Amino acid sequence: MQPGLPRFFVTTRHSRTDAAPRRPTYRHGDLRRALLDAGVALAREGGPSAVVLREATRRAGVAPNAAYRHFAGHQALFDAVRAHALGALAQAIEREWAKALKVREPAARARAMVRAVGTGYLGFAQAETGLFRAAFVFGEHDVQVPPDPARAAAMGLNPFELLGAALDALVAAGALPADRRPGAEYLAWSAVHGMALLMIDGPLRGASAAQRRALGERLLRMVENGL
Amino acid sequence: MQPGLPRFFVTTRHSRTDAAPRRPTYRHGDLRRALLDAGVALAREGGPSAVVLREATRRAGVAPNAAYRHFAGHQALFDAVRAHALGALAQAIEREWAKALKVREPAARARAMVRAVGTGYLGFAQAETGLFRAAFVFGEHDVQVPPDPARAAAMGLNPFELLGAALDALVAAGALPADRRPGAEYLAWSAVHGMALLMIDGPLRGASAAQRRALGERLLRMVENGL
DNA sequence: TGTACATCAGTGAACGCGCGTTCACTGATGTAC
DNA sequence: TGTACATCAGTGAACGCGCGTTCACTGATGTAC
Repeated sequence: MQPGLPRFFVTTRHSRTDAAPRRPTYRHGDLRRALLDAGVALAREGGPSAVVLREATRRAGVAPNAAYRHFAGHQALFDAVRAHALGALAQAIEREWAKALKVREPAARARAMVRAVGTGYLGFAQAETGLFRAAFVFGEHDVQVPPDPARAAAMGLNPFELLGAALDALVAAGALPADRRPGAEYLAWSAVHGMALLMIDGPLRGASAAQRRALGERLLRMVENGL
Repeated sequence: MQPGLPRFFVTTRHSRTDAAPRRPTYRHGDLRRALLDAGVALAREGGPSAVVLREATRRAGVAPNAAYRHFAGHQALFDAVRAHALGALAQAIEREWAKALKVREPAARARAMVRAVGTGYLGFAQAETGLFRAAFVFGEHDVQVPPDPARAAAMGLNPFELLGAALDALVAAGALPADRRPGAEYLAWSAVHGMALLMIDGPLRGASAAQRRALGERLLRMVENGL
């Protein structure tokens, strides 16, 4: 903005070609998406409490109340962000899962599947701490990623279901007594979830990446042997 | 307060004998303690975010700024609450610990000690959810209960040290290979911490007390066998 | 034992902040004629 | 192809809320004489 130049030119004449927040058109185009993206970015940067409706509208370059055209309120925006975070976690786990499926020998493959879920979980918690935290704001809503038929058909299962499938494979391969199977998800999940938190902001926060990887490995071995 | 009675009498003449929030004396007596107690009560009821300085002063029947005579600010009050919560957790664990020490056979006793730490931890998380949450707000401050010589001499060790001592006993009794000892605290802690959270506001929230106890038992067995 | 005085714990009023949310509006877009 | 109009996405201004914190003060208490 050149000093001395009448404001008129800047705000009016140039407004359409500015790279600034000023949109070229009155309408936004895809504000719902922009708000969700902003919300996800906020969660990524600062965890669940950073998901602030007004800040999301600010980032979208829009008035605060514009959000109410696309979300019933703050809670609805947050829910959408949380669903996105859960999906991202699921994808991280599925990437590891795909590798495990390549293992030939059934028992080894079953163990690899269990480890894959744990590795994906721990990796996501560390790589996307804010999203991970946002994903696990329980309380009023359900934890479970709701069974989404389209998604299940297209790609696979949600994280909890993947863990269950891995444990089933373990039983089928004879690596886990069938009578220990029921409820085993919760034992495995506990161990991995707890370590994720200790690494995120607990005493393992300061550990090096190598130390963390080694500890994760040991934890997963402990779960395998202990189940 | 009798209707029709001049306000004068109530606020002035009767103020000293009122059971109401109005103190009998201008000074409070032990406001620091009252604020801390209120803060702890708030944490107990609503977790860390419920520890609000103004509400603590309200409960102590005092002006908001009066808190600044005893705490540098909100953070200082919260830190005091958190320290209290950590102490309460330690006591819960020590109660279980004391029972375990009665076991005669060394290996069985060592296992009982490990289980005691886990049981105390899980029990506290469920009985005092708000305090448990407040205790585990990491972030800027250290996790560890600072080594308090007076306390260590008087009663014992902090939770983390108790866990370490139990694992040492396990090694001494030949129930755990010495080369698996280093870092084992983090594996055990992960499992128990994770389950505590799943029970607090995760998928195990809805489980009955009996189910929870059974799952806790299984988890601790898993840790014992898996280490 | 009584009086003057310093201390400092609590008061009362006000601040700025950012939040979520509501109101009446405006003007770009798509549709019907 | 042009014009009238309904729709509804975004605007601008304001709300009440509770928070942490600061200011200049007041008056009960303990101490020195």
